[in-house]
Amino acid sequence: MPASITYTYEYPRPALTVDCVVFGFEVGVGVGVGVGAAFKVLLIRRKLPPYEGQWALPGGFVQMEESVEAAAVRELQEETGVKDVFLEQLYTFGAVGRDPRDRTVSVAYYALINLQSHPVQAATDASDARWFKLFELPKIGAKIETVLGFDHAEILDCALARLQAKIRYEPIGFELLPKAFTLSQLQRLYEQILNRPLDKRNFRKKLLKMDLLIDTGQQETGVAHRAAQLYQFDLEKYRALKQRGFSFEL
Amino acid sequence: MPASITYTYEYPRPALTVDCVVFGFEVGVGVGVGVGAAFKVLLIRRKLPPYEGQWALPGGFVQMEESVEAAAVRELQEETGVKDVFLEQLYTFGAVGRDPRDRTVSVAYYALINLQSHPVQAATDASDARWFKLFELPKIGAKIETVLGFDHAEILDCALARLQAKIRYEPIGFELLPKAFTLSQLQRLYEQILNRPLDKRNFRKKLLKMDLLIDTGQQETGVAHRAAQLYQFDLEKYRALKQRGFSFEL
DNA sequence: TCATCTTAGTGTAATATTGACACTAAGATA
DNA sequence: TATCTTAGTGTCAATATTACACTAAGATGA
Repeated sequence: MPASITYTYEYPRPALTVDCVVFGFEVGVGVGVGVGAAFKVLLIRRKLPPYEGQWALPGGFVQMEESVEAAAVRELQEETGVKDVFLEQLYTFGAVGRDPRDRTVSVAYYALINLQSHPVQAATDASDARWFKLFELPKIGAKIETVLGFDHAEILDCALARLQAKIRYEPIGFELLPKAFTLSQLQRLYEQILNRPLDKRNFRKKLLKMDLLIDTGQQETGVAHRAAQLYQFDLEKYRALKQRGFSFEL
Repeated sequence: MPASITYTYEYPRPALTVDCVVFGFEVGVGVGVGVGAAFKVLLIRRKLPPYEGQWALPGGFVQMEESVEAAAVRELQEETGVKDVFLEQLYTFGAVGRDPRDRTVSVAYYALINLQSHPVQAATDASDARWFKLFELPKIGAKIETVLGFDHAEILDCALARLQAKIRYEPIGFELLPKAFTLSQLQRLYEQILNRPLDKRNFRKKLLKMDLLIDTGQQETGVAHRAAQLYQFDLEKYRALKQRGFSFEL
């Protein structure tokens, strides 16, 4: 970077950044193990002050020749290797003291990825990224919220609330699963995110009645019990129905 | 303003603004007139380029010593005289070319006010503000969208979509009515915003069953027909119920 | 190979919610 | 006092929700 070039304005300007809350879901794998499904968030370890060494949401400065959303996409890829995933704007955090060093306003996004198809670079030159389980019993290890720098705990809470609300009236849960999934995996996903148990028969009845799941004819493999049917979400059909006023409701 | 002071940064920074979509609702007044309810948006006429003379959303630059939300509150008051109203962040618009003169990112807010208690300064020194009816037949006068500068038509559409969605699962419609209102006024409000007719008996049944409307004992006055009962929304009770998982659904 | 273990997959009945529908009551006006 | 306008009310059928328990399939290991 050219050290001597600077940029001058008539009025002061806050710095503008993006931050990404990346949610991942791991369907239960491994033979015969218990529930084994985990809902996680991706954090990176900061290499620079402030909060050097602490965990934080991936993010960075918005550049002049890219849209804010493009900045989120770019930072996500640069810092975690994740790309081509569901990404949606969450909220803009603009309190005066949120960055201790400079006035910084951050546009937060959240991403949904399935851990099967998008393995994350564990630790590259630029960054050290790691998955943290959400909703774990607080006694085992520190609560995520307590180790995050800036107002990133608040951003994470905001993203969680949004996801919990939105998953009930938009079919975004499928973004967290592999293309083909079982109904039990889908149910476990909802149970994890909504943090409450659902009735198996009612859940299946409701989902199948919408007629938005395509039976692939394939079956689950590698499990030590009866193999379940694999389904795909019919995005085309959903879009068509949505146009005509249909609303996906859990 | 001191003309010679400038602000210099190591990296370029987009300008940061706020814009406010102010919705207002006017319950039918006047003796014996027809429906007479109107759903409106407040715009100001621009005094400066770009888009000088055109109508635009009230808004302006975020200052260094105020939060983004505070900037929205301040601009709203300065440009329209409106204060102490419901105001919520909508979305952040960050496309590269959205301001023809400078790279500008705008955090949009939407406000809900009732026209009875918050008459707007029609035209002051600083600004020329006017209400525009929404959902009017497009043949009469130009559609609002076609006269707005910047990407303000997009912001308005976004705000409308948000309001239409949110009014169905949060009791924000009451922000658009006087403190005491009749059930018919409330129904007309919903019909206007959702843009479809609702069944009178079913509407009343549903709302009254929630038990969130306080019968004031007062009655409507100044109408040329049977006077309706006046109700107030019980915000306290709603908050308490919401805590315990209750959800307001139209 | 058979007993065991684990999860898949299925139906019913009671209850609650939704949606369609039309008349009388009250009050102002001419 | 006739007329006009809007307020206010109940029922029934259809649909949606909820609670609930067993058999089926397939892998594993004694």
